[in-house]
Amino acid sequence: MTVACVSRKAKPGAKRKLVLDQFAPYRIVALGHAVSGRLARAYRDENITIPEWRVLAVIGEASAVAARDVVKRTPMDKMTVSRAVASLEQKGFVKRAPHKDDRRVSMLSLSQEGRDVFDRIAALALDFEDDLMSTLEPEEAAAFRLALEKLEERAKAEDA
Amino acid sequence: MTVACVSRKAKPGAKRKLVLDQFAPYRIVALGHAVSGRLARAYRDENITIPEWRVLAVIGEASAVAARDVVKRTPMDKMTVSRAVASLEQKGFVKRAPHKDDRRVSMLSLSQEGRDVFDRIAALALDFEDDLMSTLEPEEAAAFRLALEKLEERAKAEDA
DNA sequence: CCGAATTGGTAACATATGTTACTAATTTGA
DNA sequence: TCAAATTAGTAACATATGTTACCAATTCGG
Repeated sequence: MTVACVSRKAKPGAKRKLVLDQFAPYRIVALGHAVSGRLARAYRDENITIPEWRVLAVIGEASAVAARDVVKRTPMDKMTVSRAVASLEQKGFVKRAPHKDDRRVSMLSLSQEGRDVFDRIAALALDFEDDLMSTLEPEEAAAFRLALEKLEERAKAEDA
Repeated sequence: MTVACVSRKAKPGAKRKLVLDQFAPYRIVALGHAVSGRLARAYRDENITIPEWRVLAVIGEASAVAARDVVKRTPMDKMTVSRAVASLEQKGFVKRAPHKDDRRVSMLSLSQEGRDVFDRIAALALDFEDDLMSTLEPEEAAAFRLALEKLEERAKAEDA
């Protein structure tokens, strides 16, 4: 497939201008925002907030995890996770059990009700993903996913 | 280039499981978060916040705009923009001029100092973009940009 | 024209999120 | 073995962000 987008190479001397519409980081963040807002519809009806959904999702796929693991797997700091867990526990969606040999950590798991909520939201989320990704050809989609991985790794790299 | 990622098609009957690492919307949002944090370094030293930078960027490329235009071009609501503009004006980076025939709107433009700040940040931002995108081959990068556009358009669509 | 809806922008309030500091449990290492 | 450093998690505080309501200026419809 031919692509209309102009490849912009770094020309050492030429001062490029910052044009938002062509500035990849901006476009990435903008897409993230749009996607995030769209996903929010899936759990708004369940009275679940964004951080809560993230916690649900991590616990949902791993059955039992510590809060610190949720922190590692999501873009949230530990306070946000702590609050979301407390709220989910309050609502009866998440249960805590003591870790057998480290009494600092609680192991988190879903209650049956929490599992139900998770399943409902997950179904909607997967539908959305299908709808979203259907705008790309299969090879395009695969390439996009691969690019996402590479870029994220690079973006997270600590070097200057 | 061969791609390891499995293409996941919607099989009407088979309940797929939600696996975060393979869930495209999650990966997109995560990349956005990483990119955003990385960009923040570029303006942290200038004592510029994220909303302020976005406002600077929009004004910087359009010379004179109304606040409502900033709202249209960025993922911020009008209150956030209003505050950022007020702060930038406070700092002497942005100037307001009355719109000639609509007295509700102020036209925003950069002061010389604001222009300088914008240029410094823009240079760092463009360097970051180069560094980030250099992880992709030119064709990959072009395809990625195209995919971003398609996906954003789809994600913003109001239906379903 | 002119009253009713609309729009640009802000204020005041509520909520959400990040930061710092702290407690309790555990690990480290001299 | 035990004081010092590390880790999991939370509390208390500050700040940032979203929501609602509002004012002033403008446009719309009759």
